[in-house]
Amino acid sequence: MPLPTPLPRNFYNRNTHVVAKDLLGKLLIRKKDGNNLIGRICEVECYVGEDDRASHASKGKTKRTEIMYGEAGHAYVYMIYGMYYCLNVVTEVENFPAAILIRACEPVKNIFSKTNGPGKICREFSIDRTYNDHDLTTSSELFIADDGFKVLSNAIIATPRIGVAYAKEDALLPWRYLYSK
DNA sequence: GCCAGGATCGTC
DNA sequence: ACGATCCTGGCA
Repeated sequence: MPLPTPLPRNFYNRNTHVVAKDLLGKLLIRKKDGNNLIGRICEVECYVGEDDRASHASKGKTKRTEIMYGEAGHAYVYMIYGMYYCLNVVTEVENFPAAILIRACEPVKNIFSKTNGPGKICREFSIDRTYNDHDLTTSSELFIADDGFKVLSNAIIATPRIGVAYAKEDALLPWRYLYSK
Protein backbone atom coordinates (compact mmCIF):
# COMPACT_ATOMS: atom_id res chain seq x y z
CA MET A 1 0.00 0.00 0.00
CA PRO A 2 1.19 3.51 -0.78
CA LEU A 3 3.09 5.62 1.66
CA PRO A 4 1.24 8.52 3.28
CA THR A 5 2.02 11.93 1.79
CA PRO A 6 4.58 14.29 3.38
CA LEU A 7 3.38 16.90 5.84
CA PRO A 8 3.09 20.24 3.98
CA ARG A 9 5.03 23.43 4.56
CA ASN A 10 2.20 25.04 6.54
CA PHE A 11 2.43 22.22 9.11
CA TYR A 12 5.93 23.41 10.05
CA ASN A 13 5.40 27.14 9.57
CA ARG A 14 3.76 27.56 13.00
CA ASN A 15 4.63 28.00 16.67
CA THR A 16 7.37 25.49 17.49
CA HIS A 17 5.66 24.03 20.57
CA VAL A 18 2.43 23.47 18.63
CA VAL A 19 4.37 21.75 15.85
CA ALA A 20 6.37 19.68 18.37
CA LYS A 21 3.28 18.24 20.06
CA ASP A 22 1.70 17.69 16.65
CA LEU A 23 4.80 15.79 15.46
CA LEU A 24 4.29 13.14 18.15
CA GLY A 25 2.79 10.07 16.49
CA LYS A 26 3.83 11.09 12.96
CA LEU A 27 5.92 8.80 10.76
CA LEU A 28 9.56 9.38 9.95
CA ILE A 29 10.11 7.78 6.53
CA ARG A 30 13.50 7.08 4.95
CA LYS A 31 13.74 5.41 1.55
CA LYS A 32 17.02 3.56 1.36
CA ASP A 33 18.21 1.01 -1.20
CA GLY A 34 14.62 0.35 -2.32
CA ASN A 35 13.37 -0.20 1.24
CA ASN A 36 11.24 2.06 3.37
CA LEU A 37 12.53 2.54 6.90
CA ILE A 38 9.66 3.84 9.04
CA GLY A 39 9.50 4.94 12.67
CA ARG A 40 6.82 6.68 14.71
CA ILE A 41 8.08 9.85 16.41
CA CYS A 42 7.53 9.61 20.17
CA GLU A 43 9.92 12.16 21.68
CA VAL A 44 10.98 15.66 20.56
CA GLU A 45 12.60 18.84 21.90
CA CYS A 46 12.08 22.51 20.97
CA TYR A 47 14.87 25.03 20.37
CA VAL A 48 13.29 28.44 19.95
CA GLY A 49 14.83 31.81 19.10
CA GLU A 50 18.19 33.46 19.79
CA ASP A 51 17.19 34.03 23.43
CA ASP A 52 17.13 30.26 24.07
CA ARG A 53 20.60 29.66 25.50
CA ALA A 54 20.33 25.94 24.79
CA SER A 55 19.91 26.59 21.06
CA HIS A 56 22.76 26.74 18.57
CA ALA A 57 21.05 29.93 17.38
CA SER A 58 21.92 31.63 20.68
CA LYS A 59 25.22 32.45 18.92
CA GLY A 60 23.29 34.24 16.21
CA LYS A 61 23.24 33.53 12.48
CA THR A 62 26.35 31.65 11.36
CA LYS A 63 27.19 29.28 8.55
CA ARG A 64 26.03 26.43 10.80
CA THR A 65 22.83 27.98 12.16
CA GLU A 66 21.57 29.69 9.00
CA ILE A 67 19.43 26.60 8.32
CA MET A 68 17.45 27.36 11.49
CA TYR A 69 16.72 30.84 10.11
CA GLY A 70 15.57 29.41 6.80
CA GLU A 71 12.34 28.06 5.38
CA ALA A 72 10.24 25.84 7.66
CA GLY A 73 10.02 22.17 6.76
CA HIS A 74 13.73 21.72 6.04
CA ALA A 75 15.98 19.37 8.00
CA TYR A 76 18.76 20.70 10.21
CA VAL A 77 21.35 17.93 10.65
CA TYR A 78 24.53 18.46 12.63
CA MET A 79 27.32 16.30 14.03
CA ILE A 80 27.71 16.08 17.78
CA TYR A 81 30.57 14.76 19.93
CA GLY A 82 32.49 13.87 16.79
CA MET A 83 30.52 10.69 16.15
CA TYR A 84 26.75 11.15 16.04
CA TYR A 85 24.32 13.11 13.91
CA CYS A 86 21.14 14.75 15.18
CA LEU A 87 18.03 15.35 13.05
CA ASN A 88 15.94 18.48 13.54
CA VAL A 89 13.06 20.02 11.60
CA VAL A 90 13.00 23.78 11.05
CA THR A 91 9.86 25.62 12.19
CA GLU A 92 8.31 29.11 12.30
CA VAL A 93 8.49 32.01 9.85
CA GLU A 94 11.63 32.63 7.85
CA ASN A 95 14.33 34.57 9.71
CA PHE A 96 13.13 33.37 13.14
CA PRO A 97 15.55 30.62 14.20
CA ALA A 98 13.74 27.58 15.60
CA ALA A 99 13.87 23.82 15.21
CA ILE A 100 12.65 20.59 16.75
CA LEU A 101 15.11 17.82 17.65
CA ILE A 102 13.71 14.35 16.89
CA ARG A 103 14.79 12.29 19.91
CA ALA A 104 13.05 8.92 19.70
CA CYS A 105 10.94 6.70 17.41
CA GLU A 106 8.97 3.50 17.85
CA PRO A 107 9.75 0.92 15.14
CA VAL A 108 7.09 0.62 12.40
CA LYS A 109 8.81 -0.94 9.39
CA ASN A 110 12.34 -2.23 8.76
CA ILE A 111 13.41 -0.78 12.10
CA PHE A 112 13.81 -3.44 14.74
CA SER A 113 14.22 -1.71 18.05
CA LYS A 114 13.10 1.48 19.70
CA THR A 115 15.47 4.22 18.61
CA ASN A 116 15.62 6.14 21.88
CA GLY A 117 18.10 8.94 21.35
CA PRO A 118 18.81 11.38 18.51
CA GLY A 119 22.16 9.81 17.66
CA LYS A 120 20.63 6.35 17.39
CA ILE A 121 17.86 7.60 15.09
CA CYS A 122 20.37 9.00 12.62
CA ARG A 123 22.41 5.80 12.80
CA GLU A 124 19.38 3.53 12.27
CA PHE A 125 17.91 5.68 9.48
CA SER A 126 21.29 6.45 7.82
CA ILE A 127 20.85 10.19 8.18
CA ASP A 128 24.07 12.18 7.87
CA ARG A 129 25.27 15.67 6.99
CA THR A 130 24.15 15.25 3.37
CA TYR A 131 20.57 15.71 4.61
CA ASN A 132 21.28 19.09 6.17
CA ASP A 133 18.82 21.57 4.58
CA HIS A 134 16.90 18.68 2.94
CA ASP A 135 13.29 19.67 2.19
CA LEU A 136 11.03 17.34 4.18
CA THR A 137 7.81 18.40 2.41
CA THR A 138 8.30 16.38 -0.78
CA SER A 139 8.05 12.63 -1.25
CA SER A 140 11.80 12.07 -1.27
CA GLU A 141 14.36 9.85 0.45
CA LEU A 142 13.48 11.48 3.78
CA PHE A 143 10.22 12.99 4.92
CA ILE A 144 7.60 12.99 7.69
CA ALA A 145 3.97 11.93 7.17
CA ASP A 146 0.63 11.49 8.93
CA ASP A 147 -0.92 8.01 8.80
CA GLY A 148 -3.92 8.94 10.91
CA PHE A 149 -2.45 7.81 14.23
CA LYS A 150 -3.77 10.05 17.00
CA VAL A 151 -1.95 11.11 20.16
CA LEU A 152 -4.33 12.48 22.77
CA SER A 153 -3.20 15.84 24.15
CA ASN A 154 -3.62 14.56 27.71
CA ALA A 155 -1.15 11.74 26.93
CA ILE A 156 1.62 14.23 26.16
CA ILE A 157 4.21 14.86 28.87
CA ALA A 158 6.49 17.92 28.98
CA THR A 159 9.88 17.79 30.75
CA PRO A 160 13.15 19.75 30.71
CA ARG A 161 15.44 19.09 27.75
CA ILE A 162 18.27 16.55 27.90
CA GLY A 163 21.97 17.41 27.94
CA VAL A 164 21.65 21.20 28.01
CA ALA A 165 22.94 22.05 31.50
CA TYR A 166 25.21 24.66 29.88
CA ALA A 167 22.05 26.71 29.16
CA LYS A 168 21.69 27.51 32.88
CA GLU A 169 18.11 28.57 33.72
CA ASP A 170 16.94 27.76 30.18
CA ALA A 171 17.81 24.13 30.91
CA LEU A 172 14.77 24.07 33.22
CA LEU A 173 12.23 24.99 30.53
CA PRO A 174 9.79 22.09 29.90
CA TRP A 175 10.43 22.01 26.16
CA ARG A 176 10.84 18.24 25.72
CA TYR A 177 7.65 16.46 24.71
CA LEU A 178 6.85 12.75 24.74
CA TYR A 179 3.73 10.65 24.83
CA SER A 180 2.93 7.65 26.97
CA LYS A 181 1.19 4.72 25.32
C1' DG B 1 46.06 28.91 13.89
C1' DC B 2 44.69 27.02 18.42
C1' DC B 3 41.68 25.51 21.92
C1' DA B 4 37.61 24.41 24.76
C1' DG B 5 33.40 22.28 24.65
C1' DG B 6 29.44 19.88 22.86
C1' DA B 7 21.12 19.09 21.67
C1' DT B 8 25.41 11.42 22.59
C1' DC B 9 26.14 6.71 23.51
C1' DG B 10 28.32 2.47 24.98
C1' DT B 11 31.16 0.60 28.27
C1' DC B 12 33.44 0.48 32.71
C1' DA C 1 31.64 7.81 35.67
C1' DC C 2 34.29 8.27 31.39
C1' DG C 3 36.26 8.10 26.72
C1' DA C 4 35.61 8.33 21.69
C1' DT C 5 36.22 11.87 18.04
C1' DC C 6 35.50 16.07 15.07
C1' DC C 7 32.95 20.22 14.18
C1' DT C 8 32.07 24.83 15.76
C1' DG C 9 32.76 29.39 17.63
C1' DG C 10 35.78 32.51 19.97
C1' DC C 11 39.99 34.55 20.52
C1' DA C 12 44.81 35.63 19.16
